[in-house]
Amino acid sequence: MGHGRIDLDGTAFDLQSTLESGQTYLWWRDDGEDYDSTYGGDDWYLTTTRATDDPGVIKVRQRNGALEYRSNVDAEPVLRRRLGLDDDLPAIRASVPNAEVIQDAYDEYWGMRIVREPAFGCVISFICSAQMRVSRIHGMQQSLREAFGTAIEFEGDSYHAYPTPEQLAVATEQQLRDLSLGYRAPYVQRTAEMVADGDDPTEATGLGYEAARELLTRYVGVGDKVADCVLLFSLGYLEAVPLDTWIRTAIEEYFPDCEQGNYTDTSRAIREQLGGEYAGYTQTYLFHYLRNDGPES
DNA sequence: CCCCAGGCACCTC
DNA sequence: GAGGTGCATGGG
Repeated sequence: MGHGRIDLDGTAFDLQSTLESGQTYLWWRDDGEDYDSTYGGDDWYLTTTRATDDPGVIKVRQRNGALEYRSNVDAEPVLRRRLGLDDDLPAIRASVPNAEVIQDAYDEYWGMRIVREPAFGCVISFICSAQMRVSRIHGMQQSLREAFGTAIEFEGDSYHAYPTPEQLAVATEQQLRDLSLGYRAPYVQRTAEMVADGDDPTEATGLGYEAARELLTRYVGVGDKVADCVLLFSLGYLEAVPLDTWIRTAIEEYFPDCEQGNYTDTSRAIREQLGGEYAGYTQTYLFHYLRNDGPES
C-alpha cells in the first residue's frame, strides 16, 4: 500500500520501452505527452486495477536503478507480474538466434519486458487495434475510460478506471462509434457482453498454445493475430508470435522460408525460427525496433 | 487525391 | 480451407 520502491538490483529493465512499445494500451503518462516523446524519469506512468471491488490506481516511474511506485492497493506483486520483472532476460536472450537484425533489436531496447496485462482490457484494446496506429489505439482506451469507467480519486487527482465488462456491455454501438471506434464498435460491445455473461478469457490459461489461441477466437473481433496478442501480453504464453503487418514484412525480408501461405503454418515456422519457447519476446523486440529504427524512420 | 495502420467478419467456391 | 471484399477513422 502507499508508496514503495522495487530495487532492480542491476537487472536490465526499461520502463519506457516496456510500456510504449505497443504491447499495452492500458497505461498513460502523467505529463500529458504523447507516447514516443522523451521520457526523463521524473514523469509517472499510471494504470488502474480491479484487484478488489474498488478500482485502484498505480503510479510508477524508473529512477536511480529502482522502480518507485505510489498506490492505494498492494502494488508490488501487481507490478512484478504486469511488467515481467521476474523474467530472466539473459536466459531468454541466450535462446534467440544469432541473426543480426534480432541482436540489433535486443541491443537497442535491452531491458524491455513482456507485459502480463489484465485479460479483459487486453482483449478489448487489441480488438481496437485492427488496422489502427499505436497512438490511436491508446487514445481509444483513454476515451473508453473517460466515457464508461468508474471515477477514482487518488492523492488529490481524479482518474477513471478501465471499464469493467459489465460497464462496456451496456454501451450502445452508437456510443462506441461516437468515440471513433469505427467498425470495431460492435465487436467491442458484443465481446464485452460475452465476458460479462461469464465467458472469461483467462479460461484459455493452461491449455496448449494453439488450443488456447483457438479458444480466444470465439470472441467477436478476435482472430488469430489478436488472440496471439492476448496470449503473449496477458496470459503469459511467451512463445506466441502475433503475425502483424510489421512481422510479416520482416518475414518477407529476413525469413522468407517461414512464409507458408496460412496463419497456423507460418506461425509454427517463425516461432521455431525465433527460438521456440520465448519466440514472442523476440517478436516484440523486432516489432519495436523495426517500427522505430527501421528504414522508414 | 492517394495509401496505410499491431485485422476481422462474412461471403463465395 | 483458401481466396476475395467491405469496413471507419485519421495521419502522412
